[in-house]
Amino acid sequence: MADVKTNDLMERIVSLCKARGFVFQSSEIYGGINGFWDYGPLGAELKRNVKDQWWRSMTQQRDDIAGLEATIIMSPRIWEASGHVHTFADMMVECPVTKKRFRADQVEESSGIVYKFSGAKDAAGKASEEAFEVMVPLGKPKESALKVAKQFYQSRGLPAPEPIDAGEPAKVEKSTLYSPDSGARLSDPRPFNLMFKTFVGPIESEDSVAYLRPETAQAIFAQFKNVLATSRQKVPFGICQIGKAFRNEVTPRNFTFRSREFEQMELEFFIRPDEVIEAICGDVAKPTDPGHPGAPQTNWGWQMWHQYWVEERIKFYESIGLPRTTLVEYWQKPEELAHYARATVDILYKFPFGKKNAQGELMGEELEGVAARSDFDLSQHQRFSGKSQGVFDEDLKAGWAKLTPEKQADLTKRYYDTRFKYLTKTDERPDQAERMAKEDAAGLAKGNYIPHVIEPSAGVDRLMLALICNAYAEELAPDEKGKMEQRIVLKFHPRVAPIKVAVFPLLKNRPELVQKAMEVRELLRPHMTVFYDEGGAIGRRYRRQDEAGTPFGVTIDFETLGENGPDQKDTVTLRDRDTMTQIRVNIKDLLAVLLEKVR
RNA sequence: GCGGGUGUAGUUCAAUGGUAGAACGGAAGCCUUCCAAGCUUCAUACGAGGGUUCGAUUCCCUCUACCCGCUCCA
Repeated sequence: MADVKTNDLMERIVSLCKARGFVFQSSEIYGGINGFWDYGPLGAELKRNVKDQWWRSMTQQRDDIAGLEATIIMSPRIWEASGHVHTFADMMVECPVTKKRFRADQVEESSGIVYKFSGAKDAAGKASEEAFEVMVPLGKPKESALKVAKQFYQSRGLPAPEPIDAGEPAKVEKSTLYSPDSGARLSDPRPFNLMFKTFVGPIESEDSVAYLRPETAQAIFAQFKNVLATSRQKVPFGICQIGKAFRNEVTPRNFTFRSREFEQMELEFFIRPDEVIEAICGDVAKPTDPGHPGAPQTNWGWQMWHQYWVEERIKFYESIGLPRTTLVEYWQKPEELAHYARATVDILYKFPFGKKNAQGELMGEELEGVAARSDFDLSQHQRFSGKSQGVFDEDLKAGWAKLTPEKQADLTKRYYDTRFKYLTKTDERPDQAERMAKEDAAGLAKGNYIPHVIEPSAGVDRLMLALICNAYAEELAPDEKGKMEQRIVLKFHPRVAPIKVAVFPLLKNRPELVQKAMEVRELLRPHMTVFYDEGGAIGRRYRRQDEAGTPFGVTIDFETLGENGPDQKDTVTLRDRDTMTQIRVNIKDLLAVLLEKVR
């Protein structure tokens, strides 16, 4: 797709989504609400299919994952343990020039001369009346203050601003009002919490504050022990969940891509720490080649499991119609990683609106993050709840007893070190951390440890948008007279297509055709979504279904009735959406043929 | 949050200080033997609120939504 066309392309996709009933703006009749979107009839079907495919691939297709469905509102302490409250309940100030945010209570003190401006004029006649202050260090000339002021007014829409002085410069000592970056006067402190807040119960007080979950993952951790106790699973195993999450994004953007209310499909896959693997198996398998490492093995360390899940997830995307070439596997750089993450791979899709690299190629936007989160989450909940989140592992206990004392000491030391590092990083006092880490390390001999986790976390709505973008095609197709006309078609994989098959009588003014078509509809209806349509010419009906992404059309014609010979009796035309080719299928074989294609 | 742009039918667009028109789409009917054919009929819109004015979809202000750039995305 040509460069200049990408926005147009996205706009056409958005229009089609509205026109065909995939996506509507939330509360549209009241002017809409920023960052919220509804799914229309076809969108709702598509979404169900996507979630069903994921759920099935996680639970029904394997026996080492259990499902969970937790509430959206949970104890606020969960978000304290996860770090969400801590990170974002703070008052923040912003530098108006660099746009960088600082915690209001952590701005460095600075001293210098403060220059004040009442506004600025532009040679072109534009003006700004917004006041601006900037501090420059003692001894620096006024020019450096002017430079920052010009930057500020440029960001306010004046290309060549002339700032207007507002009184004499003043000397200021040890102030926290100015940006450590630019010297510009910081914004007033304001809370910056991306979690939606609400109150449980009729009284709105500090004691009743609760949050809409900003991710579904924490519920899985919080219910880890319950699932473990009831599901007859043991490590390594996973818990998966699909559900709504809410983030009060600063800027929702790009259609449904970044919404404030969205749905996640998350798996937390719990594994043994590498020290435990080593105690049981004698060694720890690490990745040697890229690509899928095959069926899980007992001696896999966290890196093998991580790679395994990255490849499993990509396989999933391919299975619902996103070609490998549209996906990007992005390994986060060490400085991009969250502090608790050992590695994170983002699986990106090349959305038309996405960023481009220097060569003008789309770099992709995130569909899913596959993170190796160590034992951070369960450890946090253990500390905050005071309830053990560890597991007992018989294989470890048995294996440990067979190790040499040197090996035992070595593994104990390594386990101790990582636990100590975690505990000190999360602000435990050094003597406390030492005591707790020792306890944890001593647990190995008894077969106890806190599992580590690999977290593939996908966004349903983003995936839907990717599927729609990927499916969208504008083609030329011949019309009735053989003239080439544009055809718009959504080439969904039959697995996710909202409507699987459309059934048409060739002509609606022949009762025999209509009657037979209705019979075929009833035949298929228990097994898949079927759409019956008799309005207008047959070609029009095909095109309508093309835009809905319906992969198959079945037409009942005069051959079906046996009017053109007995050998064609009870056969129908099966039309393929993508190739527009038609084959004849006997009605008695139709269901089997279609089920084969849509599964 | 900052700056810029836009908001007229389901979609894409037009016109206008005296309350709006098309194309495509939709519905109904006739017709139609496989890819948006034809004919007839019908329905549907000025994002919201203020202001100026005799009168505002049009001019002004505020809000809101969408798009673009920056920022944000824990």
